Amino acid sequence: MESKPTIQDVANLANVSIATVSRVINNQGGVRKVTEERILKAIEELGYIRSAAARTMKLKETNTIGVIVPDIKNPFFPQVMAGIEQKAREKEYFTILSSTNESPKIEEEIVKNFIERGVDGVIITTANEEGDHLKLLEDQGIPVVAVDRSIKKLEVDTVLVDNKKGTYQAIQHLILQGHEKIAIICGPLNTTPGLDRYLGYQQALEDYKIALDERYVIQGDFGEQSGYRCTKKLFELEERPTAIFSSNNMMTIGCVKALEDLNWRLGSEVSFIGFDDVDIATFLNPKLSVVARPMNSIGEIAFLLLHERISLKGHLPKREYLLTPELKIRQSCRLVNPAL
Amino acid sequence: MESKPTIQDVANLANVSIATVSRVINNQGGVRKVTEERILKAIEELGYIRSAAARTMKLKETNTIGVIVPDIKNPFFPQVMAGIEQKAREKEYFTILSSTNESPKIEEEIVKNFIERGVDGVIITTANEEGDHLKLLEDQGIPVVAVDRSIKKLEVDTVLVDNKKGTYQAIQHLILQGHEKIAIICGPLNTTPGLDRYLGYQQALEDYKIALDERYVIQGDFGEQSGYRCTKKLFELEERPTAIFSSNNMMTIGCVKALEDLNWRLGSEVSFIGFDDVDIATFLNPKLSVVARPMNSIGEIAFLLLHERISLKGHLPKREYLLTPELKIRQSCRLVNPAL
DNA sequence: CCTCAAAATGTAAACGTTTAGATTTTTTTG
DNA sequence: CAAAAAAATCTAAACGTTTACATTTTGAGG
Repeated sequence: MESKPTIQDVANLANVSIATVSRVINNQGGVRKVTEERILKAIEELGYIRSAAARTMKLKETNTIGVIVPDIKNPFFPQVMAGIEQKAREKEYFTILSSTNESPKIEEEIVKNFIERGVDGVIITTANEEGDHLKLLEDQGIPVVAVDRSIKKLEVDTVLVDNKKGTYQAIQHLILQGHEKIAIICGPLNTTPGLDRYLGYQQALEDYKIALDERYVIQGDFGEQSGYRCTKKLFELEERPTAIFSSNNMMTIGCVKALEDLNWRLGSEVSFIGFDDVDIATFLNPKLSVVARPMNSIGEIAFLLLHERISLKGHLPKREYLLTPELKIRQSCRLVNPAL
Repeated sequence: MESKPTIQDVANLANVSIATVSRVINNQGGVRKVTEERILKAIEELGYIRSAAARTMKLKETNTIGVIVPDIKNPFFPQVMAGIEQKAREKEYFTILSSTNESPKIEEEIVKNFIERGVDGVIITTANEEGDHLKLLEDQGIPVVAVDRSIKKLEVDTVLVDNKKGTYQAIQHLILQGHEKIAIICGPLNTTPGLDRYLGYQQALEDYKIALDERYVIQGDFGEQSGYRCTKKLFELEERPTAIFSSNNMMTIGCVKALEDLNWRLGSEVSFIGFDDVDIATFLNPKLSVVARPMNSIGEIAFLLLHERISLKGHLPKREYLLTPELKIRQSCRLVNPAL
């Protein structure tokens, strides 16, 4: 366990200069076969692994991108991450992931840490869409791609799904099934997904001339707990909704738990559609209808956008991808029950 | 977007030497108040952020640990990760995560990359328990903690749950409910969890004098697909089992899907217990009985062990943590149906 | 066997920190 | 107020790469 071998050690052992070793390591050619073999053998023998730190210092690039998500336990993000990693690996980029727990303060620390480490770019679902705390990245000229939530104060590429449209279609579907008392469990309205999903809801009601009833608009925070709580509140209304729309996967889970506990019968007594597909969707009886997003693609696109920006240092205009989500109708939404 | 400011720029602006700036950055004291303030102002003004690369190069430490998991989409790992991150943050360590997709080849690449980056330690659930490809870490003197799967050829700290005991209890429970035709969907037997869970099954049958029936031992690969496939095979037996034990979460999901599709009625026609709690467990009707693990704790312990080793460079003996899983009986296992 | 171009290899500087040890400044003390 | 001690600050080297440029080696052609 001597101190790690350096390029110098390799050079000594192979009886060449460090420049030659460097050439071999980086496959730059212009080295005689025999020399190369001698060097390779020395590397093998010493167990030499080059130091990324030293390399970065000279080259000012790390071939690394940083990914920041608000909650690693929300399955949406690992899925997106898988898409990112896949594309990144193809381009020989390396990915580092950190989770903020929805805390802008932790997010800022992470950003700073990423900058210290010299990431070449960042993909982020920010905990605070205002984005003041992300100015640092801009200052350093580090490309950023926003995923799922946009960033107000930063001109960056963005990959979103059409939250409004997806929700609109879901609500429309419910309306066409005769529902008029449709509740929405909202996400935080200061986030893009939270707000846009609410706007889709609003729009659908408006288009179909259904008055928006404040009692049916209820505020969650994208967490499972809040889905549970909100559902309970809806249940306690003297005039219960006949359909519920939940704004994200975690709240859907809470909601379904509540329905179960309250013995509020899914499908028959209350129809349901949730944003984002969830594992449980097809296990429940009845199966859950959902607005599904192509999570893997979101990750892939995000990386591709970022990679473009990293390679073409030039100034590209801000780009925005808007993927269309898919309404998957299963059995949790039914014609409104005339008996109610 | 000039090139990034360095400590030298700060020093110039504040009219001091770089040594003094360094002292301020690292809170080493011995700097006059006024000087410190001048320096702080300069840092602020320039937006200076120190280069981790340069720092690492000098100090040979990164305050970073690497985490390697086989499948980031399996919710078990994000949960463990959350535990790791939490403790790591407390100790001012930073975490980088990579997923191997169960490929030892990718795993080796990742390891190499981690070493290049100079991680101070590694927490890993390896894709190949033989561990030959992990020798590199040992050579470099980088502490390693194995989680969930042990590593044969490496003397490293290990955090496991008592897979055998957990499974034993589950099978025992089924036996005490009168089941004799109990099937197990195994994980790969060349992994600790796969093998130990099988051994627990075997042991329980033996202790209760039930002959092991090869037809009921069926080989999966921890993937959802295989859970589905295996369940189907069991269904096709002329003498179907009256109970099924699934060796992990993903296979449980596949299994439940299959039961549904086959219209093989959970609880009444076939009892079920799965290893690892899953989101869907409490949504199903009947609710799934499971062997649950304290995932967050696993992560916390793993980090603590690693941290100890990083700080106390000395040679500690290999340590092994064996957490006890908890059998959660819900409604998916019932007294054997005498009608069958 | 000499010349010369091409190929291979070597030299040395630079990247941005930290820090031991040298030097300067400030404070204390008689 | 000078000398000594203490505190603050500075100088310079080192960390392990990459690479422009310099030097040496090789081999072809005469």
